[in-house]
Amino acid sequence: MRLGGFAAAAEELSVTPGAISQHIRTVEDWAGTSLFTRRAQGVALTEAGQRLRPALTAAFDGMGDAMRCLAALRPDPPIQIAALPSVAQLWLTPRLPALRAALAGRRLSVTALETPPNLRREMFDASLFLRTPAPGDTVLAHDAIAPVCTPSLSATIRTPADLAGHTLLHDESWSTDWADWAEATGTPLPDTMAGPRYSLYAMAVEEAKAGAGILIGHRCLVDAALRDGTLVLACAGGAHAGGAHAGWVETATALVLDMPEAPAGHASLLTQLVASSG
Amino acid sequence: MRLGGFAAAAEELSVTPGAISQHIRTVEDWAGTSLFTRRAQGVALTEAGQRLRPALTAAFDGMGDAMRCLAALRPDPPIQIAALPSVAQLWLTPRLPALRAALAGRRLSVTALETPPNLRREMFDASLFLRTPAPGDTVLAHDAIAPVCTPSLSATIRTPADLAGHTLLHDESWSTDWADWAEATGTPLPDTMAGPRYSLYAMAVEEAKAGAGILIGHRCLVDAALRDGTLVLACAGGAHAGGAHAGWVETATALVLDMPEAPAGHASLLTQLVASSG
DNA sequence: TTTATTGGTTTAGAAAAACTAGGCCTAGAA
DNA sequence: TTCTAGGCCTAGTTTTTCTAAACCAATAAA
Repeated sequence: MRLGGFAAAAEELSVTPGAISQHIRTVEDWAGTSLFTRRAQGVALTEAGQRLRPALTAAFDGMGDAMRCLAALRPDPPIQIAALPSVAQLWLTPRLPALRAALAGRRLSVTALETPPNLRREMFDASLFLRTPAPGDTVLAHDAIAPVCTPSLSATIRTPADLAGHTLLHDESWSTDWADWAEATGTPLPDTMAGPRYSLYAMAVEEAKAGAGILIGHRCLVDAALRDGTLVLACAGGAHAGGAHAGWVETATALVLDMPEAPAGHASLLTQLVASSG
Repeated sequence: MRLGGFAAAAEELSVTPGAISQHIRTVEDWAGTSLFTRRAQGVALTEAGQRLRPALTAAFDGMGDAMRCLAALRPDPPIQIAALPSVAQLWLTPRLPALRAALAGRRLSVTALETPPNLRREMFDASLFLRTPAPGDTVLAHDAIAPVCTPSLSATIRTPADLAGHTLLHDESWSTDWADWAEATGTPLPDTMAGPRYSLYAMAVEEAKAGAGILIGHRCLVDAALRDGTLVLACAGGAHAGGAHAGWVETATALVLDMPEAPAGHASLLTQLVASSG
């Protein structure tokens, strides 16, 4: 009901669509009504399904709360953080010592996840993801993109157009970044899709540091590398020079911190994360 | 947690105590805390268990509500009534035609249960049980007991003391009835435990109608038999004569109607039951 | 004291439930 | 047309759950 399809539900629960199908059928048989109308490319809720949804959501959320409550009972419960793999490695890792110190010996566990977990259902105390923020969300950093590379490679680039001759590094999940940046800055980039692709952004960053090419940098993720000088803006002195942030193109996404509202929320964690994000 | 012991929980769920024990152990292992302290004659909640209880109760109640909501979605949902076997047979049966008529074709299902179900968890629309009423309960009839038998047998009884010479019929679950009545009326009854015992009160009533002996009658259950004359008060003309209700001894229990508060409650059913109980 | 009785635990094995594989079907997209 | 996404179905396997039966401790009864 929540995910809008059996395939998506199967994915979330790590089972096959067939398993979901069988369960739904069992429930429908028990109820004596169909809850979903099967259409060729997906399912839709029947009227009965729509009526059932609130009660079912409440019940499952209640179970999630109870489980969280139960998990909180263990002696010295670890603080569990879910984060996008790239965020975990590039943003969180450098801030971990400070966070760990502030948490006074509490065990910390970081889980890398491709998609944000449902905090009402999964046992996380916080999640850190790059997404378009909604009103009320805790935004730790707004996202912006710009080409970055080693200082020596940067020296060979005078104007943004010079980028065209270099190897462009890509991340699989942000495949439109180069095109987005090129369009926003009006840079003529003939083949924005050429160059090696990496499924882990942190790997692409390592390659850029090794001088393998120009990476489209996400500000909050290459932050540390820029500060220690291993990476610099590729066209810092070019057409877009002017300020410290020349060349950065703001995106609609941001690094957002989510925390469950229910039992055992570690409100202090939020404070510490925000503090250490400066 | 609710029932105060694994054996009771096993009974309610129709499984063996071992199954309960294993589940609790699994949960405790997952949580890393013990929820119950095992004592020789039962279990007690640990502090952790007491803290968990509200969340868990809310979660299971929520699931119950969702299931009730789901059951209510079926086309023409049957009205399900739970009742003590004796109440079902002796009180409800004679009122069923009237009730059925009032319910305008809705299917009706009656389930006999030894113990009242948890209406928040089980799929019943109403339950009818003999128990001590709590404030706010819907009492359909107050209970009272008195010896009853066939008219011909009654003719041989002048004083309550005459009962001593007759066969006394007993119900297994109300084994103290005779002693209670004897004590309340000051009747000398040497051996209140002698005589045949029946596990179904309705069976004892049939035996009494057949003239097999004197039964301790519960007013709301032998009502129908008294009205059609197949049974009469055993010592109507004796020491306790005086009014229509001579010989009846009030008990602490009453016929109580319970209905779930949650979704799909058939408020009309209550009205009909109360109306037909007159 | 000895002997039930109550209530929980443990184990291996049996029973039941859930899941997967893989073929099938339909409707919309390329 | 052919391809793809999303569900359905069936048989068979895997996983989970439950039972049976022996065991143990503490209280109650003889």
